[in-house]
Amino acid sequence: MARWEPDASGRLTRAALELYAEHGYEQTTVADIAERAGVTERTYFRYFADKREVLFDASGALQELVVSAIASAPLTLSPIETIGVAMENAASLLQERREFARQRASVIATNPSLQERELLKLALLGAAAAEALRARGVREAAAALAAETGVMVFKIGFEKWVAEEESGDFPQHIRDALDDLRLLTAVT
Amino acid sequence: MARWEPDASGRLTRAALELYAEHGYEQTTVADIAERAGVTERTYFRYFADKREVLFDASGALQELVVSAIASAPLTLSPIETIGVAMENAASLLQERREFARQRASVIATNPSLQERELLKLALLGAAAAEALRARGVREAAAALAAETGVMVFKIGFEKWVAEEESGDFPQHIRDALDDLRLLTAVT
DNA sequence: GCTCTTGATGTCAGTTACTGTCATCAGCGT
DNA sequence: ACGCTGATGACAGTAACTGACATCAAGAGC
Repeated sequence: MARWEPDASGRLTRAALELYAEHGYEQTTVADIAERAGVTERTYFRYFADKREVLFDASGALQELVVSAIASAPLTLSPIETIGVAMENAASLLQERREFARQRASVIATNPSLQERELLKLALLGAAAAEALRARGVREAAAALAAETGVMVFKIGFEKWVAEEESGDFPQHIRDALDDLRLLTAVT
Repeated sequence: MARWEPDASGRLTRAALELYAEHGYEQTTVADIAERAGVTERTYFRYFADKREVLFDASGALQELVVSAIASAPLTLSPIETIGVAMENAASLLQERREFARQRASVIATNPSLQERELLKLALLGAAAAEALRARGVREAAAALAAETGVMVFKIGFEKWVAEEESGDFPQHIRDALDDLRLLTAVT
């Protein structure tokens, strides 16, 4: 524990990601994480609600980014275009932490209960995005549908981006997915 | 406990739904459920993997229905049309158990960890649907996107259907959502 | 310099979800 | 009758999580 990372929250996050990656999520106990971070188990639960939440600390910031991107988008954009721009912003943020995002994703991929939490966070992101669209005057049905569509292309774009060997362009994957969707839903 | 429901699995499901609805999910212990069903706690875990799974017993049947609907759909249908038909089939199945579905949904709505499990089951449904589309020759990108779109309209349609006072038409809600999506994504 | 407060942490006891292991017991074929 | 098998009970154990209280360091005000 040390000068280079003085706050307990950061040390816990780092310790958890390391241990989950090294020994597996199920094989790691909260006591293990707390010990590596130099605190007690009880303190862990003062920072994070449960054993999984330590991997999802950043989801709040992502959600705020999406909401403010929607709020500040030009009103000339359609709901889908608005949500597309917002999701591209979110993608750019993740892209800045590519290695962290990849390692985190690989841990989550190994455990269904972590996947559940990820899905819940995405659902909350969608709900917040829908709310932000409504605040712009988008009617209820369109807001929910556009927001869920945004989450969907974000998810699919993310999977493509993470799977790449070389560091590709995450926002571009989102644009691609939206274009594919337009083709799929186009009336023939 | 009695002749009308001789198998332990059915009694456990019934007991769990009752207790979750009456006293809340968190206030109910697995021991409570087992006791009402006339078995021990250990036996509960022989039938269901965890405390939540008892509410998701039917998800396997739903998934099989969707997969077989995709497999048996006319090859003239587009991927989106195929997935739409499959989801309408799933909706019809749920509609036959409307009261059960509504009560179950209201319990799930009260608890985030139950929502997580529901989201996971929907994700698994989407993955199975994508696989079924690929088996029809749909290329990877389109299969994933179409399957996720199907799950999305199913989810949105379900929320609308459950929210209704009178018993509406669930499959129709799915068609409506897909139509709305076509309008949203249409290039202007 | 000295309290006094406040926020963060440690300690400890307790509940409950979940698992492994073995004993029991009823039904069923031979 | 005998043994086999599948379902269940009984029991011990681990680990996630919570509530209550003690401690302790740092800063505010005097």
